[in-house]
Amino acid sequence: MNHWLLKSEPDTFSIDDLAARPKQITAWDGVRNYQARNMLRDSIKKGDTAFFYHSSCKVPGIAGIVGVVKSGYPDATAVDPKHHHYDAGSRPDQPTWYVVDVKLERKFSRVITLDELREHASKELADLALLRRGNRLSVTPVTSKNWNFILTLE
DNA sequence: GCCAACGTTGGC
DNA sequence: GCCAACGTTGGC
Repeated sequence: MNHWLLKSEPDTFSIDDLAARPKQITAWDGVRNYQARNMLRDSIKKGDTAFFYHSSCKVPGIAGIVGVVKSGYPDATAVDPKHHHYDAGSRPDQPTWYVVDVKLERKFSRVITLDELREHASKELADLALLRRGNRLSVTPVTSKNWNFILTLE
């Protein structure tokens, strides 16, 4: 079982939005970056867990944990012309973009802020992709060591 | 709103 | 295949 970190802008889709979904499940759609796509398609598997990260907001940080309940499958929003994530270059028979389904596992009692994570950037969290300079990937892997350490920060 | 960092596009 | 221009991300 592997661990991941998924970014979302809470103004668009927050952990509370996920909590309000039927069965607290959503397709993690709209990812339009090939590196991130590869992880959604090939690496992230049912049973994996991921941090739900709030980005581009007042207090960026990890808001909780989701579980992957369905492995990668084609992103329907990519081939829906009415959808704002529509990609004219993606064909239904040869999907370019993928999603996984995630289910809310737990909302943290408080957000573990980016600032806090940074305090450990040179030690415990030295290999956390999120903290690497210039990282903009919306889907990144998290080692078990990092995962467990971050859980102790809550 | 600024801007650094990075990905993508497209002309050559 | 190079690389400049452009668009996006995301913290501040």
